[in-house]
Amino acid sequence: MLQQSELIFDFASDHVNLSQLGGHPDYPAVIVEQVPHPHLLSYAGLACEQSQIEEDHQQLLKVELCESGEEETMETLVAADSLLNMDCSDTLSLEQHYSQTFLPSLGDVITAPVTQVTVSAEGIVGPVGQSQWHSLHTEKPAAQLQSKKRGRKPRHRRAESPTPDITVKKDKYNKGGNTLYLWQFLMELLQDRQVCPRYIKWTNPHAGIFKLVNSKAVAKLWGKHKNKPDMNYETMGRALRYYYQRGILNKVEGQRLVYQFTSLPKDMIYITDGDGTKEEDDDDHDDNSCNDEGVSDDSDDSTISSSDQSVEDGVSHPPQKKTSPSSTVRAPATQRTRPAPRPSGQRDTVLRPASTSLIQEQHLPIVSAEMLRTLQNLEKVQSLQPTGHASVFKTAQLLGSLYERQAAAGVAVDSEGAPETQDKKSHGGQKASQVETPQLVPLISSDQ
DNA sequence: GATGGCCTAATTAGGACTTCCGGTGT
DNA sequence: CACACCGGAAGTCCTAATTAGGCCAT
Repeated sequence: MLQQSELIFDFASDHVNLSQLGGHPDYPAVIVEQVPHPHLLSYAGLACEQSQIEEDHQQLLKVELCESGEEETMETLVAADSLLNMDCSDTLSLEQHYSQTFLPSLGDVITAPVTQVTVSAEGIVGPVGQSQWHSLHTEKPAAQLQSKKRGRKPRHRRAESPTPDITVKKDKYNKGGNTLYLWQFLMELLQDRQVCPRYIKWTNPHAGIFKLVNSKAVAKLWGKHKNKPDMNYETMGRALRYYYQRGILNKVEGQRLVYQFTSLPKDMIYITDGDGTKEEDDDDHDDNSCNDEGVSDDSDDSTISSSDQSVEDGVSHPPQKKTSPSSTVRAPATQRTRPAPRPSGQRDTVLRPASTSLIQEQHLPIVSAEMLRTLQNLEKVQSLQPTGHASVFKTAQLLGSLYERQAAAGVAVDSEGAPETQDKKSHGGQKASQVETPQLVPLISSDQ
């Protein structure tokens, strides 16, 4: 049952293979349910009352700082400030990256219950999940996937957290709780231009290597997300270290605060600080360079690259699985493992129950960069005939007007303003092309 | 009254951290 | 000395699966 305050947007432009789904390729993938206008207007970043919201946030920030009693550096203050913008990070774009949305053809009734297609690599769901993830290491630690057996009668095992051949729990974002895993959170940060590369950045994106530029800030963000105000890097680091055992992360030896994902989603958006895929060796001396300029890299597509651009290497040699702390593997980009290419027609799906919303109440207010990015496709949305698809049309108009109002008011789409918009535009164009051309750009397209 | 189906609340198992700790290395 | 890093141990939180019990219809 939808709550009155629930705002349900479903952005599917990144992933939908329209030809398979029977969708119309000319329409942007925006699935909309009833949008309570007043609620929408109150969402951060788009509200006319933006300044008031920010005031409140500043107040909150002050209170938090006073309570903590710790001395905050300027950087940490900025980091804490960025907490205020985190709501968008852990929801929409993650939805984009870890799930796919079934886009009904526009001949269908668009106001029908939103059907969510969740990607999973689990058996039931078929191989699509595997194709969605770019496994940087081939083998997964089988032993650690074994569950402990206890008394009682056997029952279906609860889906485990994604592991190297990452699986995504069905409906994991559908449960109301903040069921966002830490590794997902980090990936999200790495795709959030408000924090990447300022607080976290890729050092070798194609190898999945990233660095916590401001570990305190990242930990604080994580704590904010988990509602653990006392979160610190020490604690978060423990969770990260558990990922070693589970094969989700590796530690990059000899470099502080540098970790490596063993797998990456296919459609990962890489935000780099100018040099693109520079190796981690040269980032030690640019730690302090990760300032606002890094975030405002509004230049061109070279600073945001989809993973599909990333792989051109040949035969991969799967890095050894870490079996002891001393055997940490640092996989060079040339040793990445590629899953076998799969015909897109093999995509299997799991339908999300129609009664559940894609975005839970806890996730509101949300108008994320992804949402705004979808506005890039607004022209196409507005080309819809209002009569046929009124919900989409109206919502697109609404978002568009909000967007324009926001732009007119000088409020940046995200913290970096117009450059961001420009950048997103170029990137959004790519996404739009994905919608138009049903075939997803394969991460490992060159693989044969 | 017996049986079966449905619903709901309670219980339980288990995953994912979180917290604390002692220790090592840089 | 501060900080990053490591991993063991115990705890918390949350969710899904299971169970038990009540209600109703046949």
